[in-house]
Amino acid sequence: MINIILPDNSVRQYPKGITGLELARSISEGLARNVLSVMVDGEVQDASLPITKDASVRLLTWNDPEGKATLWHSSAHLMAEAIELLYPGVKFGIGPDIEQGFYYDIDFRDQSISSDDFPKIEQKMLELAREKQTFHRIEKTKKEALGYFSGKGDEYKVELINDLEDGEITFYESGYFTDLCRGPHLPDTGPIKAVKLLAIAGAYWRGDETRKQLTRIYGITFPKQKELDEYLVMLEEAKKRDHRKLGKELELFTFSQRVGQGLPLWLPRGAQLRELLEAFLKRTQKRMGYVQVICPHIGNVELYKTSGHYQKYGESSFRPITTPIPGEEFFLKPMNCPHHCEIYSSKPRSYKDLPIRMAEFGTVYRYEQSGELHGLTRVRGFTQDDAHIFCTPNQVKDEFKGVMEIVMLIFKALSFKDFVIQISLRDKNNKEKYIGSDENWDKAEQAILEVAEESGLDTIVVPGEAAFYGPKMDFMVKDAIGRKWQLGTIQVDYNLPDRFEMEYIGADNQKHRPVMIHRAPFGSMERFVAVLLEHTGGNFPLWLAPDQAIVLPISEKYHDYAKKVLNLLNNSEIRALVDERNEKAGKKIRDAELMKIPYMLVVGEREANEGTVSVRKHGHGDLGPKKVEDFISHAKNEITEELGGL
RNA sequence: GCCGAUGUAGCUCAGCUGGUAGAGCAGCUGAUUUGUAAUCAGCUGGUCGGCGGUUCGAAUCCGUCCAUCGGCUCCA
Repeated sequence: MINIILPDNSVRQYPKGITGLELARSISEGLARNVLSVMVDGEVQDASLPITKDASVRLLTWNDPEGKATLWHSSAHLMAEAIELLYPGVKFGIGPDIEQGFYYDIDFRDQSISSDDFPKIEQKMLELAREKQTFHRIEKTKKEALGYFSGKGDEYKVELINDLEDGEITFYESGYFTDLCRGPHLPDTGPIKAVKLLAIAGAYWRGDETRKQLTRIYGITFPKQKELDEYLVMLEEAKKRDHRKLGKELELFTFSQRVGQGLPLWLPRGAQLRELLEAFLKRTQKRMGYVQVICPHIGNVELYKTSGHYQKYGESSFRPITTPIPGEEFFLKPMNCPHHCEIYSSKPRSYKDLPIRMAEFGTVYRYEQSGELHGLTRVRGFTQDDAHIFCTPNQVKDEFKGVMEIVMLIFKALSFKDFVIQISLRDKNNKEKYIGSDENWDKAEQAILEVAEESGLDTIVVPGEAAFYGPKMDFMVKDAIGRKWQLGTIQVDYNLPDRFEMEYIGADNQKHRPVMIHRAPFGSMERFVAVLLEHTGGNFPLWLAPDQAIVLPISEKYHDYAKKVLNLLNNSEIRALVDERNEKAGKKIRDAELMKIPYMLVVGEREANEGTVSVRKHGHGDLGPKKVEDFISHAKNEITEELGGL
């Protein structure tokens, strides 16, 4: 007998070799039907595998992320099986589960496939799933494994097996399909009740663009048709929040082929929004001891040779700008830091001057690959809310902390709750990859970890992900359809101070090298606005709404009163406009609602006589009449509350 | 850059197997003077993404380029 500890900490005795499935059945038939896989001492394994020693065990169902992963992983196999039956002779790459579903990379060789073929494959998958095909786990020697797949002519699997050690190779068999796989898998294909293939795309074998491109098919499956339906509705809803769609509808920005791809044009309302964000950050930075600087959009090629960007990115940049002088070249600036370094070096610096916090909303230009451009999140010209802090090695920690505070302040003012903080450190086994002294690296990494710890926020530490010039902290946020984007970033840099031979005079009257910290709390204004749009669905907090209120006169007779109200609002710095169109109130309200203007102020005879406005709040409906000055103070209070005094 | 899909009026879309373009909204003009999500009528507006080809004839078929979308790769 063995002791099994269940999640409620109860201990039960079972015969040695009991499977997860049997264990579930001993608790209830219903649980047995729903169990997808099982976690034994923290490791997910097949529910059909025996448990041979004392262990703490969690039965995983659709309600557990690991359970979902098991279902999706098995679904990838199911899809591969269906495809192998429908398209004999195809070769398989890898087919993992992902956050939302699964994919399989497949070499279709001379057969062609498009999304038109999805229904056929989905049907086949459901057909096979209904057969309740059992997943069999089979341990193989390397020789056997290689034999099987070379016999099948699947060079991708052969390559994968060659990278594996003998003794850790397992196959899974289900129905007509056998695959190299670590598992775990479902007991059988029965729980896969609803199938949807979502997308087809090219994907390089092992992510290497010099190797063959396979066809990747993305899909998702569910244990109930209803859940698939809900998921599809959710996807539709997410599409409505797409910043590209909202940006067009709310007249925030546009693109023009004539201007060029990836070069956004900010419309008046979008520009207003950006200015508000910038002003907010400038206020905060001023309070925190930053100084503003301004630099031109181009720089001599020598600047980027000094910074090293030319050597690394010169070839993949916009072509240089030439002048009438032979040999003279300028580059559109891809970064603000080299310019800022020159400002630092424009006069001798004392340790008493440090830290110097130099901020600029600097527009930079990068030649991103055309396939990578995406709305406002990936563009070729964008404005960073950039700043560079020049400080002594001992000041790194405090400065890092100060920056993190700014980022948190911003996230709070915009109610960003769903973000991930990633700390990227160097690979300790590969120290020669990095520039800067061992001692400084240790100091900086230590400082970052301490600041993170003291902040009490959840962070992910990823060794080996640091830039060659220093460790960093990134703030990642998801967009409407779950894609992750990096917003804010804080990076320590030992490289540029060296390359620009920056110095300060220390208390010892000797020359020292400052440390540089790059930081951008929003990241880029473009990407930040994109993510903000998707998070708010275009329903901005009052302080950020491009138009905060719109006055809606019932008829032409009340235009004079409407303008009077508008004046009062404008005098109180409330951004408002009047809808003077010859339309009925219902129409004006509808249009204002669609533009997501926070407050609609209806004025007619009653209001004109009484000095009031009838307040309607976007998304809430009629709030009834208010004196104009009462509405103003109401709005002002709301803004103060949103900003929490910032 | 690569794989796949898409590209019709400012916007959203229709246009069957090739017979030379249509709706709603927006815009303009007029009527109406309006009370909490669309007042009515008339009008304007498109070398059907560009260029080439097949054909008596191309929005429709083929090629190519451009752009957009979904991924891959990349991201100072």
